[in-house]
Formats: sequence, structure tokens, C-alpha cells
Amino acid sequence: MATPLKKHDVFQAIADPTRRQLLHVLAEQEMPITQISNRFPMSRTAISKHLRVLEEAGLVQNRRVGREKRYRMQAEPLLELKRWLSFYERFWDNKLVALQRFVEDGQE
Amino acid sequence: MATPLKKHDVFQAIADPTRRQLLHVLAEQEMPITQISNRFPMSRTAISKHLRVLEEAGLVQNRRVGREKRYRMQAEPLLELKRWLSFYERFWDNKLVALQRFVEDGQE
DNA sequence: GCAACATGAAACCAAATGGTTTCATGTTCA
DNA sequence: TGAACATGAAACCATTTGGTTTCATGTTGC
Repeated sequence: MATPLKKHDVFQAIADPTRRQLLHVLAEQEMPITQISNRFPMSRTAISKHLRVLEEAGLVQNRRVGREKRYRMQAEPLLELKRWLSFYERFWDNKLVALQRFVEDGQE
Repeated sequence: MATPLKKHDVFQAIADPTRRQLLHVLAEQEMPITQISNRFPMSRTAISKHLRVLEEAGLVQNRRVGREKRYRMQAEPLLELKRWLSFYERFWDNKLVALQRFVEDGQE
């Protein structure tokens, strides 16, 4: 059990604007897919595919309730994004970076 | 002057692992493309395309120095990501979310 | 001036992506 | 039981993506 080998990761999952909207909607409340797709200008099948991508990234879960399947957001995988971002925090609004560039620009 | 209509945004730009590596490399120091592509297992042309995507997203800048063009990271656009992420902070490690789910699960 | 170097641009390609439509399957409840 | 509903799966399609190779252009410095 070495590589996770998930087909889609968090970075890919949130790259698409429709999927970001989906995430936003499912953050507030769980919802069956038919109800979800009423809010989007595309077919239920298209939404279904987007949901699968989000699921593969761990950003969405579902549970069966009667004949419907309710989807909800799962926020934890976003922590990976947060961690990735934290590396770059020192690069914005940072005096050291300005200094570094000043030095580089003076090199020739 | 309505829509920015940039072909690539930050979310797309960081979706690709190669581009994330590029960003990481160019965060530490500026570098001409030939030197950059020596660090990657693909052609200089491929790197060139990735750099263009990063540039369109505003994540990379360049300046001419003699016959070479040195690339460097520009971190500011990542703030959009940070802002986007901040909306979801209340969803991880949050008692309220647990309560919400408890209520939902009890509904039938 | 010109060889060597650094880069850009174009044509091409396979695979992935984001949609569609159509059909199949399972569930509910009157 | 069977009609209506909720979903999933499959086939298909156009465009985008991520790579290649080949060729063109501009710059440097002996």
C-alpha cells in the first residue's frame, strides 16, 4: 500500500469553476443530485461526473436516504491546500523578498 | 473593461503538479528557462508552455538579461486562493458542523 | 562576421476533460 | 403491481491539455 493513486487530487478538483460552486452549495447543506443540478445550467449527468471528481478528491461524501443519495461537502482535504499555501506566505508582503530582488537586479 | 478574460486563472495554474514544482523552484531564485528545464524530465518547450500558463495567472514574471530571459515567482495571486480557502475554514474541526450533521441525520 | 547559444513559434499527437443523449436499474408508495 | 421517480452507466463528441519535434529568430562575444 504505497501510492494512493487517486485519479483526482484536491488541486485538480477545485480547478474547475463548476466544481467550486458545487462545493460552495454542498457546504451549507446536503442535497440529492437532482436538486443540485436544478441550480446549474447543465445536465444532471454532467453534475454527476463533477461530483465523482470531488468524491475522488475526498471533498464530497454521500449517503443513501430512501431512493435518493444525498451529497455533502467534506472540508478536510482542503487542509492540504492550506498547508501548500502556507509555504508561500512569506513571499507576499515581505521585506526580505524585496531585498532579494534588489540584490538580483543589481547583479549585472 | 469589464471581464478580465484571462485564459488561465490561479486555480487552473496550480492544478498541474509540474507547475507547482516550477513555482516552488522559482520562489527561491530567478532563473532562465534553459536552466529551469534541466531540472525537469521534459523538453524546454514543454516548460515554456507551463511558464506561459503561470504567467497568464500572474504567478510568474520575467525580465530580459542579455540574451536570456529570467523567470521569477510572483506570489500575490495566491492571495485569491487564500481568500477562497478562508471561507471553508469554519468547516474543518468545527463543532457546529458536527451538530448540523447530527440534525440532518436525525431527519428521517 | 559568424558560430554558439537562448529562446520562441508552429505543427502535430494522444489522452483527458466537460459536455451531451439514450438506456438501464433500483426504489417508493398509492 | 406498476407508474413515477432518482440515479447510474455507456456511447459519443468537441475542445483542451501536456507533451513532442522541427524550424526560425535574436543576441553575444571572440
